[in-house]
Amino acid sequence: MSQTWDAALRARGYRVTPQRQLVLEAVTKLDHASPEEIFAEVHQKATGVNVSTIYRTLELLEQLGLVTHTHLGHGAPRYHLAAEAQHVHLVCRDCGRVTELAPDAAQPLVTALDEEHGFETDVGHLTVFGTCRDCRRTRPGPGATSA
Amino acid sequence: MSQTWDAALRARGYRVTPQRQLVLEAVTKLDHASPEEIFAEVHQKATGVNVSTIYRTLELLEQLGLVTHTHLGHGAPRYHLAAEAQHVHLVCRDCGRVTELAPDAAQPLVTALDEEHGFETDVGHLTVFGTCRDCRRTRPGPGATSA
DNA sequence: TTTAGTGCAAACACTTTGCAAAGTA
DNA sequence: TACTTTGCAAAGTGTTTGCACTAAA
Repeated sequence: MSQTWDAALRARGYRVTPQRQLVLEAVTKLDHASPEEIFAEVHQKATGVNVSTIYRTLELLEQLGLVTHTHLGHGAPRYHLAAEAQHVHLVCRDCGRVTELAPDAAQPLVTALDEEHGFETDVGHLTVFGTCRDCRRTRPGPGATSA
Repeated sequence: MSQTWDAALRARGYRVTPQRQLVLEAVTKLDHASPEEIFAEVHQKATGVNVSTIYRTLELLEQLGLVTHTHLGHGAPRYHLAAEAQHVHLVCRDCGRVTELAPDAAQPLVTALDEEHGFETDVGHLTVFGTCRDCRRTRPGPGATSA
């Protein structure tokens, strides 16, 4: 589980470049980071690298199945290693905290959607918005009390 | 359930304008449309209306609790009437089709997240990505067959 | 050497802003 | 009339593209 990535590139005729390595490292280190964050990280180690390279590389790495992305709300997509276990994201609307959950948390939903709608859920991209435990304590929350 | 919206505006000191009515009508008619689609719809009926007005109006209507938005993947946010029953979105990665489901489809998930993580799910914003029945038929799908 | 990858700058899509003119109350 | 809302045009984000140069194989 060390440098298989460069084999993955070469195997498909792509070249191994420092930029690609840096991007992959940044994705690994940051975990669900946005392209901009990845850029910042890479830029720190190699000032010359351009944003467009970040985007192009992310696209390539995703295509190769090395990384994936999810959408955590408004902003930019978030990238993480595909090798990492799939996980469900819990995003708190109040504090913005992102929690990762084992995919089986969604199992009942997945099963229900499959059986009732023939829909095959992509669990790795499942993001649930709401209010986390801490924020619910702090303020009653929109779901508990209504008008 | 007819023109309560104009009362909602006036009650808060906002003015009732044709633009606002048109935007609300477009949101109602189109259902989970992007700002651009709403713009197109409004523009058809009143050529003079500007995009910026669409954005400003959507923001206002959302703030007033008349409409809400969700993110259905990459693109622009999607707006729909808040008055409409909450629903879960199923988005097919292949054909892009969006299916609306009654929120109780997610009930087991909601309960599990609440009990196990103290997380209060915002069901109305829940979007599930995956492959729909038709597309699964057409092509094996990434979940069924692997390498 | 050959061909793929990169930096750069310009182009893009989407959204926001300032301001003067127009419209609601 | 007084003050909100709009249209317009320009400025901002975040992302993509064309092209000549650089570098991997």
